[in-house]
Amino acid sequence: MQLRRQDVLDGAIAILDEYGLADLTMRRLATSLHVQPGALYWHFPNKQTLLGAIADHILSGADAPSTEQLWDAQISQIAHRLRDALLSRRDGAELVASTYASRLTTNRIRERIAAVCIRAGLPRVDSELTADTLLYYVLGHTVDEQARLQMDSAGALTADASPMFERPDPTSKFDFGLRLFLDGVRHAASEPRSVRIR
Amino acid sequence: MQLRRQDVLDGAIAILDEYGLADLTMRRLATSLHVQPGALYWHFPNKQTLLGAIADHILSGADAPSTEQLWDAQISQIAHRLRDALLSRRDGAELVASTYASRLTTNRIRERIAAVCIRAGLPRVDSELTADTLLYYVLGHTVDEQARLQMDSAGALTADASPMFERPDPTSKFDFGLRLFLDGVRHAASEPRSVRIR
DNA sequence: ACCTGAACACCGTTCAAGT
DNA sequence: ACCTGAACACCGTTCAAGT
Repeated sequence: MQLRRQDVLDGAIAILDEYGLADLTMRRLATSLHVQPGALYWHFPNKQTLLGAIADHILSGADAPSTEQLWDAQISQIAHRLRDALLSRRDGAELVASTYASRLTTNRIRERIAAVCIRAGLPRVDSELTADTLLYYVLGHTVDEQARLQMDSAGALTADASPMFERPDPTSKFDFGLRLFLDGVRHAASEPRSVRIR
Repeated sequence: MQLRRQDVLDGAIAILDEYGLADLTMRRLATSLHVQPGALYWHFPNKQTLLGAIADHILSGADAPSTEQLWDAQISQIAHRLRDALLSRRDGAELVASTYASRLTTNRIRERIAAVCIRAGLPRVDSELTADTLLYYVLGHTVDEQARLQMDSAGALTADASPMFERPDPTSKFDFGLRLFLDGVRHAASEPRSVRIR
């Protein structure tokens, strides 16, 4: 039976989960789908586009409207949803970070966060910059966190360096930076026009 | 005459500046040094180690003690020095981001920032997490900024999308996020023990 | 000690030709 | 419309052998 675009995507995600980003090659994917490498290029123009589609898939759902009432709880919820989405698949953070080089900031998640900032009282331009800042933080933190996770699970762990005994735990670390960020936003919301347009 | 480790490093940096990270291959480097590819492996065990050495070189100097008096000015100076260092070479931010997966947070720059935070009144653990948060921000912002810069210089720029007319300019954007961060730190410095050790 | 020659085991991508 | 076969132009790394 015939290969569909969705089959290629599913196969790619399966390889990602089982073998990781480094082993997600067009040739290996073709083999797993029982086709020749060239066949993939009928469905996707190149590997970069395929990786972009996987990134979109990983992020889908993370940009839903917040169910919280207060703006800081809303931002916190969206940030956590993004982190969870990135952690949901092997190398998810790294994949999104590398394919969204300058596209995370052209994203629905960015718009969501910016919208919350506007409702919190920030000017439009400030809100977008604030959203970017949060995205940089969440991505950076999560890439790091996931890299450590996989380093540990891949051998080089001594008993008391294990993440089980790491203090503070990753989520607390994440919340610490998030709180730092939210305190900054709170301060900005109480002051008018903090960015100059030249 | 004989090839020295430093020659390999210099050659690699020259290729990076002239052709970019994607074209910095061991084979291309070998050719430019008039040796066989295998020769490089006498000086560096593998490509990853070579890239690490380049990253260290790019970052060297960014971790000098701050010449400022106030803690927020000190952090600001270090952050700007780091950004400048990353921007000083083609693909510098991307290279450091990818080779320092979980090593930026094992760095002298991290220690410098954490030390400033301690002097600002934060507990030790909070200071380290604060340093990590700043590093995530600076790296994320600068990778993005540099990617846009190179996208623009590589063709696809219409007149009013040019970075020359972008408002706000990259440095103002950077300072905006930095101020957000510093406001958060200021808030944390006025409250005791914000992170729980479980 | 330092490098060559030559190989090994891969990559992404293209494209005429087949069905 | 969708895929094969086969090639093109590369990779990083290893290692016996040379000097």
